[in-house]
Amino acid sequence: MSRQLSSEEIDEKRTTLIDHALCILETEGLAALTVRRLAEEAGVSRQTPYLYFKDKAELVDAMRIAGLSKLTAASLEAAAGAPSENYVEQLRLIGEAYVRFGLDNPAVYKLVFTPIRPDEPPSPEHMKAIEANRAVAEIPMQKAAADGMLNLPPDRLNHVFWAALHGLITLRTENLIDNDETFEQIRSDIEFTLANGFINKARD
Amino acid sequence: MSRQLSSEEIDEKRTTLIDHALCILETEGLAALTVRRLAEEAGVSRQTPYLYFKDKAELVDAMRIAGLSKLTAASLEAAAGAPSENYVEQLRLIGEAYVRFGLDNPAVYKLVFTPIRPDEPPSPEHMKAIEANRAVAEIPMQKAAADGMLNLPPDRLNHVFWAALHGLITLRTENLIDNDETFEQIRSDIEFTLANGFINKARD
DNA sequence: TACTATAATTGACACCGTCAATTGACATTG
DNA sequence: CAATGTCAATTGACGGTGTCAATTATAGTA
Repeated sequence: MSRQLSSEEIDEKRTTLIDHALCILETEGLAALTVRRLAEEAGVSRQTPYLYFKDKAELVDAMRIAGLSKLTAASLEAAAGAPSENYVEQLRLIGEAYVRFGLDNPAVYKLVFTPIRPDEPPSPEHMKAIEANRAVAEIPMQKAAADGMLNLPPDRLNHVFWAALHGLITLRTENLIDNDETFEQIRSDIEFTLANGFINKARD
Repeated sequence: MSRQLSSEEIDEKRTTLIDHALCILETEGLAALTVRRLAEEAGVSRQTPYLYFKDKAELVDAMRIAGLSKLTAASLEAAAGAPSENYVEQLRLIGEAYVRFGLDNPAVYKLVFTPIRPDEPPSPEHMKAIEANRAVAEIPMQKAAADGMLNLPPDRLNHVFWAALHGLITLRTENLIDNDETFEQIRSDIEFTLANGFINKARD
């Protein structure tokens, strides 16, 4: 290990570090995610992570993108559970997978949707990863729109869908919605709202 | 100042510290909110805040409760802008004030709805302050329900309302919704959803 | 005026992110 | 094969953080 590392090797070391970091984050919380702790977990020395990430901020941003790609993969897999003609069921499955991911990985979910500073925009890669995630639901939405089933343009409905589910997950994982029962109630109420308010033919 | 301070004096010093802390938080961000920085801002010495809060965590929790009471006050004031018979307009005004507060005080808004650790529940006072805030909208909701205007129990509709607006504000202040135009669109779409999906007579 | 209770400050420590200097292991070259 | 050079990796050092413990300052009382 003295000559220059190949970019594959670098990528591999980066993803190893990212995975360890995500693990620490989810099991011990954000406060425990320190560069020194990560180094220890990965069995390297204090400063080694700085060879692969210029900052802690850059590390965390890479974690966001990795987390998002996991979320997107989960949604895609869920969508594959229904034929593409049945876009209503696909949407339901996507929403279900989205919520499940948020509840199962609360710390990662939170990180993924919390850029560094509120006033400055997220990194371009981060934004791109978010749009890729939203695109998963947009495809069946567009099919629904093409069939004349929506009262709104598909991207707008998708945004409403997203905002409602995001708010729901956030409030639940922060324990601001007290118990699982009311959570499930709100969840089904949101589904009901979208179906009744927007998807015309679903009312028949 | 040598004999024991009265509880009024203690309260006053506490609120002074809290106000300075909220100011630092909103103008310079969470990272700048350090105990030493707060002490400097308040013109006292390093350790003085610890005379009035056992922890930084306790200080921050007090900030949450103070922030929530400002939010609740803003919503109440907004609701007073319409007669109590006109609960539909009251709800609109409350939602508007809620969103405005979130956009105008993003850091405080975020803090207020972000308890310490996701797995453990928020402090009882914090939870009580949140319920007090939600109660503002529940009163007109209950009137609407009493008039048979709702398709759902008022508290359930209120939770959906809350989740949707919370998600919207969160995504916007994190700059995950790109511009003000799409933000306003989603906002009005949410209003539209609730009106069309749940409030029967609003469709006439 | 001397004493005492307590508000307020200062000293010290472990931990943090990170810059800079050092060490160590390999590939090349004479 | 030994010397050299290049980079990966480690260790040293610094300022900043939260916070415990010891100290100082101040005001009411005897």
